[in-house]
Amino acid sequence: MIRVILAEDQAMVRGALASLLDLEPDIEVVGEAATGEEAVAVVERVRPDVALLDIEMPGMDGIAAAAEIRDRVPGCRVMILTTFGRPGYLRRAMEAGAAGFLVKDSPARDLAVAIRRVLGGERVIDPGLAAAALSAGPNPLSQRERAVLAVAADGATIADIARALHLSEGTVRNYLSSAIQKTGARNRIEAVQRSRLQGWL
Amino acid sequence: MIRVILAEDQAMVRGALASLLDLEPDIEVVGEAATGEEAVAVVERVRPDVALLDIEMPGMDGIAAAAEIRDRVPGCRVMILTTFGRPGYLRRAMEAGAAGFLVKDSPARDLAVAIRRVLGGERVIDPGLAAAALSAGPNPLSQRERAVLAVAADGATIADIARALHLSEGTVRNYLSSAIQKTGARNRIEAVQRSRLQGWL
DNA sequence: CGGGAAGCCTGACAAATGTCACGGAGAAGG
DNA sequence: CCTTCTCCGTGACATTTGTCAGGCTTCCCG
Repeated sequence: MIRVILAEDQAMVRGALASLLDLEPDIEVVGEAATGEEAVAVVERVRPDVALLDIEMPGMDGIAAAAEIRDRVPGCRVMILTTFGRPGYLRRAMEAGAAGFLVKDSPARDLAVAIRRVLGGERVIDPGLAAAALSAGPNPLSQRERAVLAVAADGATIADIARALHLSEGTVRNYLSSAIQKTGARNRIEAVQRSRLQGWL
Repeated sequence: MIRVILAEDQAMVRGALASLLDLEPDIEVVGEAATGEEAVAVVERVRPDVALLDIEMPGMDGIAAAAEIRDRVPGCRVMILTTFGRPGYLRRAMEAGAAGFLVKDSPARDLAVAIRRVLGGERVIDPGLAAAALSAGPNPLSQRERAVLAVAADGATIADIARALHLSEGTVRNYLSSAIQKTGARNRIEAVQRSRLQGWL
């Protein structure tokens, strides 16, 4: 029996995935979580074979949870199951020690297959996505640029960002400007968009 | 037997929901669709008792599909199942003739219950959401303001918007400005954010 | 040790954005 | 008919944003 835990913030999707997996004769869902923190706690308690993590969760996200689980419970394989197949996500997931990376666009039947292969020691990654991640290259944004862009993303003015990050306004502008250059955008909105699309944010 | 069709663009979620519903002894999934257009076509062909529609789908969205289905196949009850419990979505869904409105945050077991109640003639709506929709009031943005804001949302400059909508730049500014006022925002980014949050966009 | 890179700042400038006051056309409604 | 509303446009204006060219530290790496 393959023992799996499921982390996903949308209760209905989580329940549906559980019922999907329970159909498989060799797979058993032994725990569920709605946040990254919960996922780590559940994994430590039930010691599953595989942890299936969504990325977009409130609080600690799935990638951070993956890293945490790898450190604390090395015997547990981590798979990421996410809505968005963004190159940066895949890259970060791999760095966090994930053994699999699936997008929710792929057919439902693939999930069980992927779990079995991961348990067999393989790394399972959407091939098209892997190519995109390689061709896109690494995240060009520095930490500061990312931080500034992240705050700008929800409508903050330069002054707001400066206050939030304890920087001078001029500095914020410079970071924003260089982020705009690096993403090839024409203004901050496009820069935010493109960064999100690449999974850099 | 309650005959249901499922429209949802993420194949894995769609498959999982199908397996969830198939667990119920009195419910049968008789069709699936990945877009609004497909959903309408499938409903016309298989004539289900209930159509369960996601809102966020490529092409025609779930709300537009709901309106279409109500016109073409009046006997079919329409339920919306969406990620985002935005007041404006609920309002529009009701106007499109939906009999139910569920968010994916609610527990998986609620789904089957809601389907049975809708089939019994009830209207099933998340009570908290209904209150929010009422207190939020109707969409204050005019058609033009919405259109301008929608184009601005993905990083377009004033000139871009003017070109896209065949308006003069000054006009675009005015609409954008009034949209900013009406949403109580401080710039277009905040205006876009708030409008999205309310489901006005 | 001497780059080079990142972080932080300044000041100055052009361009884009947001606001305001105003006018005309057409549709809706008293 | 007159009023009011939305839509579309103008022009002028203040503010914000984006760019550029510096300068100052610190830390890392060859």
